[in-house]
Amino acid sequence: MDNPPTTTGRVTITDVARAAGVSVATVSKVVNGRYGVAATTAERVLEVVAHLGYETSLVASSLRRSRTNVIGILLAGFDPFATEILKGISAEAVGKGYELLAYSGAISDDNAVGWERRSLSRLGGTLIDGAIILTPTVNVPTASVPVVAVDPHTGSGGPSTVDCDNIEGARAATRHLIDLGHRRIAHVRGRTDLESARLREQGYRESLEDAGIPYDPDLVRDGGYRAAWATDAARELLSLDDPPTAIFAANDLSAFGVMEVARERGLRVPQDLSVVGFDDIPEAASASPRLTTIAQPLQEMGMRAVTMLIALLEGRRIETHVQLPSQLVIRKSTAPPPGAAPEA
Amino acid sequence: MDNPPTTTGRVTITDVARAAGVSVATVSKVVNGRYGVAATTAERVLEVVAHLGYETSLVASSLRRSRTNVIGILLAGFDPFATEILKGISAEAVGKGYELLAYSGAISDDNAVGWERRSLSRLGGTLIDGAIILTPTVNVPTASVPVVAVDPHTGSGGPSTVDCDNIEGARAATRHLIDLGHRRIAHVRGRTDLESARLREQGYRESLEDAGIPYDPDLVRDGGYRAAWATDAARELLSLDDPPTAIFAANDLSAFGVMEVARERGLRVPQDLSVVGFDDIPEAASASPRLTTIAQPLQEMGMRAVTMLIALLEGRRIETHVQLPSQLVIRKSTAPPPGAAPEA
DNA sequence: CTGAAAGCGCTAACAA
DNA sequence: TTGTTAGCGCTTTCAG
Repeated sequence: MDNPPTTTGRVTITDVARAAGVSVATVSKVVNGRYGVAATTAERVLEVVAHLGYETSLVASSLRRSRTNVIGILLAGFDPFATEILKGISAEAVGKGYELLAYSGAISDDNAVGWERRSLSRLGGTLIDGAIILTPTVNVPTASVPVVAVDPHTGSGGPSTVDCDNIEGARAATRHLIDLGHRRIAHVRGRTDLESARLREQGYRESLEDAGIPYDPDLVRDGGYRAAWATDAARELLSLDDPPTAIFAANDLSAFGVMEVARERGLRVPQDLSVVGFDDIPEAASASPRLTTIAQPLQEMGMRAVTMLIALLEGRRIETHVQLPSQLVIRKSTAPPPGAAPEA
Repeated sequence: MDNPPTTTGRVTITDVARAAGVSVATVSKVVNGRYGVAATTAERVLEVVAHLGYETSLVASSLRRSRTNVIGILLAGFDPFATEILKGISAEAVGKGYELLAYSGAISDDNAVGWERRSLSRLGGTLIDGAIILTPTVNVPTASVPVVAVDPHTGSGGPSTVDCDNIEGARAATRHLIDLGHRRIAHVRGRTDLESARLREQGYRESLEDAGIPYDPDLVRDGGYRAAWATDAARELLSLDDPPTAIFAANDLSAFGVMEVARERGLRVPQDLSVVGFDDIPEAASASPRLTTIAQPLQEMGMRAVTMLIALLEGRRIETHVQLPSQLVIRKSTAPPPGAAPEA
């Protein structure tokens, strides 16, 4: 609590300058490899730097400089979806000379929407040279730094974007269920403020229509992309007079919630209830039963985002929208409906 | 490329002050909720803030302030191990009023060791209030901010630490193979500059000794905790005149490398070769065959680290070392050695 | 070749 | 209640 008599611990450029008997300007030049410093002086400064363990403060230098070589990744939280993309980003960024800074602001209920704008303002312009924003909920305004959005709110007008084919993915998921013989197919919707959720519901409805199955609004509930909310949705669905024999959840986390409810009701998956997810996060393959889902190439999406952002930072023109294919991965959570003839 | 005629995009406190017709000091007070501002003035400022979309720059304010409410997480890269811990950190930090900033410096070969010191210097003191360092390779020196180390280089002397019982985990892994009937058990070592790798090797040797199996140095190779390096190790091991019937890899990634080599040699896992990993990252459960491994409670380790760091930040005393138990998870990559009598 | 000085955006004393 | 001033650590002209 008291003011420490000595220094506070962090060694600053001033400390180095004093110890080396030069000015801070000289130290700065040496540290940044600028010309115009005598070799002997430089050597002495470097020695002091090494001895004191000095590192230039990212904060202070970024305030003064225009470039920091730091790529910001803005996200709402480190969930399996985001971390999977992070893996791709990290793998692609290695060796390219950029540092990575993944930032998650303090999320609370009243800033669940619009967090990306706030984060971008807080970091942008000084700390980071550019940003990759994961799953923005709103249109990111023209920002002060280059931005690439992954799984964005909307596919056009805003910044460059990377996403996967949500509609076709949802169609494939629903079609798989239909091919299995299901007719009462429910959908646990994602976060309705996200474009991806809208598209997945659309794919679900299109696929139903293709098969001539009438759309029943009773079979669609909000799951908010979260396991906890999806359980409520699943409970409602399974309490229906004519309950579904299959549920297409808008993402894997929701699917886990659905399976949990099935378990608590004594329903076997897939014999009594088929479940399909979306995303194919690593946890999907190890769920019990292993989850049939639509795989998004999450890591590749991250890699592409980095490639695009670096191109932007280097002033190159890039394609503004990259869409990667999704793919049905059939595992063990889907089967023909109860009472159906056994598979041929 | 040309200098834009208007402003550069980012709106600063000066812009707000000018637009509201007040001084920057007043804006600062309003934005930070300080007392001593007339209600009407505050209202007007707030209006301008909302209209311009102003957010205080984390960089500038952190340079001046002592607290930022940001927790730094320092890591060498976003690999499955780190991201798993991140999930725990994020889950635990939500609602606690802290922002999270995961930072990975530009890693290259010449700074593979010592990156944590550099990162800490670059962020510490100003940007972040405290740090959680994942898998530091060296002893983190007494830092300018509170630090908690996860899976640290050494368990004592330095900062507060969280890890799991590496020795007992490695013993359990080896014992499992011995119980299956294996006698030629190899070990693909981790990064020898990391404490965990040392401890896992120690557990391996202890378990061998307990069973009266002589230690054969030929059966231990370096895998550096990386799949790519582990393949080399595995190739050497499987080219031995008297090759092992089982391999205990120091982490799951290495185990994947081992399984890849087995595949390319036409060896079936587990019939021809048993493989055990360590960590139980999500990918382990979905590998083919599903990987028997030692589970570390990675997410919980992250949670505990947050709890400890927040306690530290609030000036509370804490236990300096938390060790969580590891646990053997038997899946499909281990079986009795070829030619052994079938299981009873 | 070196250092003094200005200033990045912001906060915190202190004056007015 | 408000504004003026100093300064966080650093980089960058610009004189010396």
